[in-house]
Order: sequence, then structure tokens, then C-alpha cells
Amino acid sequence: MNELSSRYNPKEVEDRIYQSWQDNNLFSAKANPDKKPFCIVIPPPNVTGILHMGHALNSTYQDILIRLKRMQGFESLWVPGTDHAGIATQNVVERKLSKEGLKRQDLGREEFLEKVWLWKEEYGSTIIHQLKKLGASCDWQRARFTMDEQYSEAVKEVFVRLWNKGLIYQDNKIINWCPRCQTALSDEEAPHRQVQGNLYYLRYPVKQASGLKPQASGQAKKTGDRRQAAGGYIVVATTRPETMLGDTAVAVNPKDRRYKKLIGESLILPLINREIKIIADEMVDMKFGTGAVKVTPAHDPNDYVLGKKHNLEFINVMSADGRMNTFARDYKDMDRFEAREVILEDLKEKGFLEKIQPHNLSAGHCYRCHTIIEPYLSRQWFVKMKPLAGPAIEAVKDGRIKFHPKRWMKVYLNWMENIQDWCISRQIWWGHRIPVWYCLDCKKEAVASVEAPSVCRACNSANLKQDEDVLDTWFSSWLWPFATFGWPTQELTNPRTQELNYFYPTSVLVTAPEIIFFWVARMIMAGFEFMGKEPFRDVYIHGTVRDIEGKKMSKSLGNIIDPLEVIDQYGTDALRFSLVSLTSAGQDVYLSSQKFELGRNFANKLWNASRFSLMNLDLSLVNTDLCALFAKERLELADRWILSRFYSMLGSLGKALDNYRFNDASGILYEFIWHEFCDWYLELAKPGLAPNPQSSVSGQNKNTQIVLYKVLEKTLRCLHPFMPFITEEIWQKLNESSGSIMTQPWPHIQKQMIDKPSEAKMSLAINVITVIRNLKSQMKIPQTQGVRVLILCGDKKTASALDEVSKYIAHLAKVESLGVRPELAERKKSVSAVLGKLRIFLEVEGLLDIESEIGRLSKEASALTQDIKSKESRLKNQAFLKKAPIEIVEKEKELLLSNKEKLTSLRKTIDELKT
RNA sequence: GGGCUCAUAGCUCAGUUGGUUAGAGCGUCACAUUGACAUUGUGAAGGCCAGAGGUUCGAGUCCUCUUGGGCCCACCA
Repeated sequence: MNELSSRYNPKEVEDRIYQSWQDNNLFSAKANPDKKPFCIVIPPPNVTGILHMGHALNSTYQDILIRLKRMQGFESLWVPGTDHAGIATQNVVERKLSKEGLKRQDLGREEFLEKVWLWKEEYGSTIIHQLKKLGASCDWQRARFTMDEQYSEAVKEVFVRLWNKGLIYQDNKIINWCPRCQTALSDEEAPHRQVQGNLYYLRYPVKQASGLKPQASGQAKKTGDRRQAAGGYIVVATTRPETMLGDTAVAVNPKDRRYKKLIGESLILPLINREIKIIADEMVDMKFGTGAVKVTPAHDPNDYVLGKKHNLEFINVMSADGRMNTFARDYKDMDRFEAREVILEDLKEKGFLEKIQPHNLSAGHCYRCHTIIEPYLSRQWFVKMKPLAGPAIEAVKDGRIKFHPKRWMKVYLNWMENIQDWCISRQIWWGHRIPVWYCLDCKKEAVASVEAPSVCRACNSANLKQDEDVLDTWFSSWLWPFATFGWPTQELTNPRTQELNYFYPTSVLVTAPEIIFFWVARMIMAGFEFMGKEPFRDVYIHGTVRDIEGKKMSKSLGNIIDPLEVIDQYGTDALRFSLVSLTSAGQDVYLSSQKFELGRNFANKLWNASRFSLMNLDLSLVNTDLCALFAKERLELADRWILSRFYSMLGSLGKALDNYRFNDASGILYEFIWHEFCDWYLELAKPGLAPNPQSSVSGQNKNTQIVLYKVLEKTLRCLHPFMPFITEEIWQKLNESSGSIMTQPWPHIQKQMIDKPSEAKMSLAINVITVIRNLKSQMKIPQTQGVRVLILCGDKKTASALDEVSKYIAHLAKVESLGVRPELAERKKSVSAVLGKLRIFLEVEGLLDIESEIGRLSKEASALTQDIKSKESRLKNQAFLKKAPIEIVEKEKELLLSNKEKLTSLRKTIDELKT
């Protein structure tokens, strides 16, 4: 006899089971021509990562799919790994250094990188250990890191190939610059957020008054213009006044009558006293601000365009750290925001500041440190994206790659169709160094090469220098689906290449919407460019985990629910099951730690149902073949019913999973296990099982034991992908062999056991039992008290069904005597209720609250009357009769009839009560 | 400015292609319980499906608009 505690204790179970899975190598997969592949590559978490609820949700989905497919007979591979996360990791190590009073420059590049590697060795696998706590069945032997030697080869190879195709170029452009991290960022890395700021109106004096004298003042439409003209200045509006130091023009719209006469005139830039021109360009919005815009080509992307177009001077007034440089003259070395304040003070003092208006603007923020981005003119490396986007757009449009839910396809296509070139150089040290070498002697050409060239091709000099910058981290992660399999190794004899051929394209990518652009889109482009094939066929985008108020969970908000704490408190299975159940397909999920009780309670319910089963099972019976038994023996109704319910459930479960409806799937299992299996089947089966665990069970109903065992065992298999630990623990108790549930096949649907007549009979029984319990509750009769029941039933078929289920009714509704009559022979003191065409009488003794009973029934009667009225009028409606499908009309008629019967019956009861 | 998404029970959400009297979990209330489980059982109460139009025999579901949340994109100085 297996002894199970009355509570499921995950702590006793999880680590031990996970270890046994690993010891038995159950997570590993390899190219296997006898099986179809199923493969997922994990979205590699940052090495600096610490497990959060988003990871938990993301990994749970992947593990469900991986375990499911493994059981379904696929060669199921989940490739794990981590991302070197250039900026984030460098920041972490720099912070650590700064505690020792050091900067990375103090160490120098090589020594600093050594420190980062040391850090990586020490802390880099934290997230991996945490994923294991989640039960993730990744093939850990394959764990990859984006800076692995092999992987780095792939990165260089990709760079060189794109270079050779002319898709990589270097250029001076305005890019997103983080003054704190001191590096360029891609557009995706600089998300715009609302900032409360001001619009500052500045006066720029006109050099000579000639251009504005007669006409401008004479024709001025607004008093403001007149005042402005009379004062001899133009007012410009800006949100970043400190950039005025770098202004090289003021632009107006050529159609703007206010300024027409001033075009071509010069202005004197305040504080700096530099002369700048007034230029005309269609780009200027006449309605915004004053219609005159200061142009700072080195500090604003729009102004940059204007600067190029009108041949303006590019004056960069800031250094890389966000402080003002020598071009800012008196403001040199001030931080940009400090300079803003001082400049405003000075402008105000000298009468150049007209007014300040509150103004909300959106500004780019560094996605690593949240510092406001500075649009900054600098020389960077870029990838031309348009040529790469083509095939990636096609593949999604024609359905070779499918997004789930579908709506993300639009988001993807919209971005893809407006794709901008990708800034890939970063001015940091931790990352893949750009594989470009310059000759310091002839300075003729830069060379891109996977191997460091020994001499310059042009002049043979050995005096070569590699580019200082490193590549964007995403420039390595976009290769993840194939670089993890050893690409670009081409030889087929190489085992890694065989794996690449076998597992690529991977099956599905599971990820969050935040990284569709960063990662998903770029992987698709890389897949086509370098493999000639899509990297995955399905993309499942799940929701974002939020706190109970709908805010994104973040450390700074302090609203984090730590998955590891939930695991500690409720168990991994509870965490997984709750997360999946609470997250409806593609929607965000709002969590509180209390919500995880859902999973814990469910786990405990399953545990106890299994405990009960084990106490009442003769495990020597388990080898019986269910199909044979089903065919040969006349099983009990309850047994046939639960089998039928199980296989119906299995069908809908499969459908839900095929469509990535994970919460439907978990709901289906929950409903079946808790309500059908525990609430009904176990209760129905009890009389046929051993009443006492101490006694031998062999003399009891063997068929029921077999069915109970089989249904439980198969249900555990279905639940295993969701709750891997508890199902394994129970399954091993049910199977005294040493195998694992992980390697069991997913149950096959047995259509012959789906038995609708049995289901109908059981649901009749269930309904009758519920009605009786309801009547008891209303009459304040304890549920345990035996009662006498009479069912009025005119239909012979139903009557015989009632006869067949009478023992269940007797047992579960505690009915002492149950009569089924076609009509009422004698009247006993009783209460009744209507169930379809049946009328159920419950004999009562003593006091009966006639008033409240009449009230209750009258309420029901009036609802019915309403319904009957509406049905009658619908059935009188010619349009309805003509246009509605015949089966709907027939259904309505039938319902009308049965409702009428019900009503008659109800009225009769009410009358009886009244007399 | 463009796009997406949400609004259904006190709370969190389901509700597939339109078709009985709109469901679940939690919470609330009443009752029960010595043999699987109080992390339980039985039952009850609780809804103008955000608002207004429209399509339809029929709308929570489809269309339009309005209101109010959330999110994403965009070169609004």
C-alpha cells in the first residue's frame, strides 16, 4: 500500500524528480530519421537576467509544447541558452568596478573583458538554474551563449557576407545616443516616452531691418506679427533650448506670408552672436509654434535633413557624455540639462526669452538605463534593411509563417514595410568586435574578414588595426535559430550540420510582444538571408504579465511577484497551472500572489483523488487492456460514462492545444478532473470500491477499479505537460516500474468509447440529484438525511433510464425510496420541482414554509411565462418561419412545448400548495 | 497623426462560424462534514453584456459612431 500524505508537498518532490529526469537524460534530443522533429529555441534570457513572471509564463508555454510533442512521438528539442546582453552586462560589471573606485578605462579593454568573463562564469548561469526550478525540459547539454566561440564565428561570417553584398555601410548620421552608457543605440533601443516639458519661445534678432520694414509691418495680420517685426526679431519655439548654440539656420515655410519677406535674411544668434540665415522649406509646419523653426543639424534628425538639403554647417555642441563642448563656449563642460537652465537664465536676462509654455513631448529613452536619448551626429555602422525585408514580408503574407494571435501580423508587417536601416555599432567593449580592419599606413581601405588579416591588401603593411566598436547584441541574437546548431559549418559530416538540417526550420517561437521588432522580425530576415528558409513556422505571442492594477511588473515600481517565491510557497506546478489558467490567449494577465492558490488547490485536489484511488486499487489489475475490457464486458454505467467523458475531453484538449489555446486547455483539464472525475465519478464509484482501506480490495468490483485506474493514469498523462512534477510523482506510485511519465505516449482517442447514450443517462441522473439536493437545501433538510422521492414521468424511455440510474440517485442524493410513476396516484405532503418534462416530488414532514415556497415557484413561473410569450411571438413571425433554418424553428417549437408543460406543472403545484 | 486592444456578476476573466433562460474562478451568504481532500462538499444570491444607431427573422457576438481604460508605432521644432 502506498502511503500518501493528505497534503501534496511540492518541496519533497520537485528537486528529486527534476534530478531524476536529468540523470536519465530525458531532455536530450538528436537528429532521428525515425521521428519527426519538433523544435523550439528559447528566447535567450540575458546573462544578467533574474527570473521574473514573464520568463515563467514564457517558459511554461514552451515546456508545455515540448513535453506534449515529446509524448506525441516527436523528436522534441528545446534549445536553451543565454544572450551576452552587451550594454546590460557591461553596466553590471562597471557598477561593480565603481564600488572599488574604478572605471573600465582604468583597466583597459582586455583586462576589463576578462573581468566580464569572470562575472559571466560566476553569475551567468543564475537564470539557467532558475529555469530548471520551473521544470523546463530543455536539452541543457546544448546550452548556447551568444559569445561562444562557434557562435561568434557565425556572427563574423554574417557581417562579412552582408559586407560583401554591400549591405553594410558606415556613415555620419544622427543616431540615438545614450550619454550615460556612451554608445549609439538602434531606434528600437530608444523607445519614445511622454516627457513633461516646455516649449520655449526665443527671440532671434534680424541683422538688418530692411527686409521687414514696409510690407511686413504694413501687411501683418496679427498684432503679434507686428510687434515681432517692429522689434526686429523672429521668434522660434523649441523644447531643447540648449541646442540653440548649434543653430545654423532658422527655417520657415515658403508659403508662410508672415515670413515670406524675410527669407534669405540673416539673424544674429543670441549669446553666441553668430550670423545665421533664414531659409525656406516645405517641411516646416506653419501651424506649430511660431511657424519659424531653429535648425540644429547636428542635434536633431529633422534638422539634419534640412542641413544636408540646404548645405548648412553642422555644429556639434556636445560631447559623448552629454556635456557641452568647446563650441558651446561659455557653457562648456556643463551637463546638457544644467546648460539648459543657465542658457534660459541668460536669454531671459538679455530679453531673448519671450515666453515659456508647458508642452508634452515624447523623447527617446535608453532601454537599458532610461536616460533621455540625445540625437547625436556620429559615424556609425549600418545595415541596409530594405533588401532583407522583402522575403520576410512575403513569408508572413503568404502564411509560411503564422502569427498567433493573428493581429500581430499587422504590427509586424507595418514595421517591416517601413523598415529603417539598422545602426549596429556600439561604443562599448563587451560584445562581438566589428570584424573590420584598417591599414594605418596606406589608410586606403577597410577590410571585413572573419579571420584577422595579417597584411594590408593594398600596401602589404602589417600595421593593421581592428575597428574599436562592437556589434549590437541583437546582431548576434538574430542568428539564434541556426547559429545554435553550428551554422555556418557546411560539411554534412559534421554532426552539428546534420542537426541543423534536421531541426531547421524550427517549429514554433514563443515570445512576448515587446521583442517582435528587436528579435522576431530580424530572425525572420536572417533566416531567409542565410538559410534560405523561414526560421520557424508559428509565432506564438503571449501577453505581458502585470500586477493586479494592470501596471507592468518592474523592480522600480516594487510590484514584482517573484516566481521563485511562488514556487517556494505553492510549488512549481501550482505556479505553472495558475499562470496558464489565468492568462487568456494573447491577453495581458493581471496577477496577485493570492491567485496562485488556484493551482495549489488544484494540485492538492488531484493529489487527494489519487490518494483515494491508490487506497482502493488492486494494482495487480493494471495490466488489463482497456479496449478489450470495454469490448468484452458490460461495464457499469458510471464507468462507461467516465470513459466517454475522458475521451471527449481528450478531443477538445487536443484542439485547444493545436490552436495555442493554453488557458482553454487547462480549463478543460480542471473541469474534467475536479468536477467530473472527483465530484461525480469517484462518488459514483465508491460503492463499488473497497469501503475500508485496511481490507483487501480484490473482492470488489474489478471493472470499476480498472476503469478508475485507467482514467486516472491517462488523465495524469494529459496533465503532465502543465504540471510535470505532481503528475510524475503520482504516476510513479501508480506504476511501480521505474519509468517516467515523460516518456509515456499521449493518449489516443478511442472513438468507440465515446458513448452519447450513457452520457445522456448520467446527465439525467446528475440533474435529478441536483434538483433533489436543491429541494433539500430549500427545505432546510440536511443533505445527509434520507428522503422519499417521487418522480412523475410520462415518457417510458426516460422512466427506464431513471430506473437504471436510480441507485446513483439513491446514493448521491440520499434517497430512501424512489418511485417513478406516469401519473400522480396519491397526494403526500411534499414539495416539488420541475426538471424538463419531469416533476420531482420530495416528501416533507412537519412544517413547510408555504408562503416562501409559493413565492419561489411564482417567480419561476413568471420567468417561464415571459419566455413562452417571446417564443410564441417568434413562432408567429412569418419572417422568422421563412428565413430561419428549419432546425432552429423546430427547436423553438419543442422548447415552447416543453416550457408550456413545465409551466402547467408549476401552476398545478402552486395551486396545490395554496389549498 | 496612424494602428492595436479592452469594457460581460462585487473582483479577475471565458463566451469559437450570430440561434434555448449569458458561464467559470475568487469573494459573499446558508448548510454540511469522523474514512481522499477545510487547500473540502452541497446549495443560493448576484448581469439593461459601457452608450447610441444600424444590418438581421434573431446581436454579448457583425458594422458605424460616442465615451472611458491600456498598449504600440511616427522625424509634433
